[in-house]
Amino acid sequence: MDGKLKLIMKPIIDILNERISSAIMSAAGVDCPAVVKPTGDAKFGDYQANGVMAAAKQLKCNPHQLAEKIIDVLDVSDICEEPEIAGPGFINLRIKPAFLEAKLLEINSDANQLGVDEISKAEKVVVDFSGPNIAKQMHVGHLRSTIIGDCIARMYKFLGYDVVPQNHIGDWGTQFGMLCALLEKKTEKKKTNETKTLEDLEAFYKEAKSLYDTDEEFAKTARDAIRGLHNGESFWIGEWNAIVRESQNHYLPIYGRLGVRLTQEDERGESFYKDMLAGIVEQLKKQKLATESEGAICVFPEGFKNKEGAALPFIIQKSDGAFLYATTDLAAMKFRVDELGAKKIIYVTDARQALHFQMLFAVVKEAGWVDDSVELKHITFGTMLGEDNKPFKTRSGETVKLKDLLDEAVERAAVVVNEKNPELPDEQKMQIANAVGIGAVKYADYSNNRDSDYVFSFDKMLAMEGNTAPYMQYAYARIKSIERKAGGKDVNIEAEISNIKELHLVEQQEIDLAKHLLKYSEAIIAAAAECRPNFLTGYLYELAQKFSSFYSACQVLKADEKSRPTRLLLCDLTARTIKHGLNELLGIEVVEQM
RNA sequence: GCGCCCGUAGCUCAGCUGGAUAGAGCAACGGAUUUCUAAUCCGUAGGUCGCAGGUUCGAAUCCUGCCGGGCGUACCA
Repeated sequence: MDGKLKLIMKPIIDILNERISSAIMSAAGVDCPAVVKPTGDAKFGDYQANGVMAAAKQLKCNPHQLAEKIIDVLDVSDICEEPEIAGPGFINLRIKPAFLEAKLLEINSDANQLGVDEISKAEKVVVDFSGPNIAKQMHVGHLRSTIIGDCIARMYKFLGYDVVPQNHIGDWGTQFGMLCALLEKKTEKKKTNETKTLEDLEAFYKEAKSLYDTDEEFAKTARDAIRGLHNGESFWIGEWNAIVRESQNHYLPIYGRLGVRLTQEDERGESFYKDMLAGIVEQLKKQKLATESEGAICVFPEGFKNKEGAALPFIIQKSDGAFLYATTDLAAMKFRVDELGAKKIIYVTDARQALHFQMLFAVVKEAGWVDDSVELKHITFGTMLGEDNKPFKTRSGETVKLKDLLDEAVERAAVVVNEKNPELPDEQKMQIANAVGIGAVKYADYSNNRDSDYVFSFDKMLAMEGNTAPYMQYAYARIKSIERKAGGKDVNIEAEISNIKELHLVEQQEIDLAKHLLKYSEAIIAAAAECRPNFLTGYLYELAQKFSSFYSACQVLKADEKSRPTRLLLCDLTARTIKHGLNELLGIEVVEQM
């Protein structure tokens, strides 16, 4: 790829920003960003530069007159019509049809990237997400971290980063001590060799938890057990292995169903760091950062206060000698920076852990383990609520198992497929129900601002109207249907598209769709920068809407010879973009028919 | 007490480093199918952006205070 092509592959908004910013510089002599944004209203054109008013303020001059001076030195004639000044000093820009057409052809010539440039090469990004607990089924509480993290990993990868997903499994914490203590009690310390199903383990877990909370002696046994495990001297290490294996057999298939790309190779659970933990504590002691307080070993990072206003501890070793999640997180951080060479580490966990991560980040910086060249990000998200606006639970108050949730979504989708398309073969109906059901669950999550809590509702997400997965899958299926019908109408789509020399964008719906197709890169870059999948779903929804308007206004196969290749190309690029966004970035299946 | 998040149309939510008349979807109402899938499209109606100040040419957006909700705040993760 040569330099020229690279330049033009840049998002249009970036090109305009650069051009206008430098025009402001040369016309006014101030370094003031152009602040180019898409216009709120089509009557103002496609993009507007808002920065002139700010520049005029700096210079204490009339913004309108300044805008005129800027336009005089501004050359965007290859992209836009003559810029217009409006209001107090907006510069309004309208994309030239010729540019639109050229750009569309260019995207077509590089269909894998869909007009999106790789912005960075090989910078290593660790994305820490999912992190289910061993010995428990995944429940709805794991859904958000798992799929949001997966989407972030996919977006960064597509943009050219060297992404290392990490699944920080909860396989070494206090809950394990409880399980061991219960095994000890039940078997009188005899190894059993029985394989335990996950259901057994869950029942065990429940029993252990309630004993732990009520029986002080049991709690002590549990703490001893986890300390033993942490010191590598536990009788139960074999049992521990079996429990981990059984749990993997459960959650790896769930990842498969969810279309989440985490594999066993991405797994570095808490136990992976077990040999580092004592050293972590020692080192922080040596650095005089860790001190004993109330029997526990703590670091007191700057600026954190507890209820009484005293320094807030980051506890790295409990008074009973066991390590805890702060210790493993420190070890993981060191490993990621020193061994993996991470330049950016993104932690995807719910918002309740915000304080923990703030303190973690503060500690590693104070210790000098991580310098400013490494970016640490905690990406938070809100809670999934039930329709009663309380944390999502079953009617009997149990946590909802992820498997059950997915099953129900697929079943409900299957009912609709049967209504709409009874004539399809069963196997295909199942496949569609699967794609629609799982897709609806994921999409509903992605399309919400991750900061807010959101109300989970099968009825809403499977309504198949509005901003939902099925709406977009449907748009895709319609395009595929056109392609299938083309043969019967003697239309050779491939030939028509590959022979296109110039486009004829005439109808408003064609132009709107074309313009939106060019904005894919802007959407992905914004979504990745902020780790906000809802920016991407917003883009895709708008694309599907614009396609649907186009579809009902413009005939494709029966279009005249002048229009048809252009329309076929619009269909093709729309389908590819929807497929790419849904499939490659959100991990949601598309279907050929629905 | 302190800290973080949230408060936008009847409901569920967008609103990108402050920008022009605050946008979608659902629900409501009215239209569109001899035409490539109507799981669709077109239109109507609906808002003191929690409240009060402040900064600004301009505030849903930034600052301060208050109200309401959620979460966190020493040995769970």
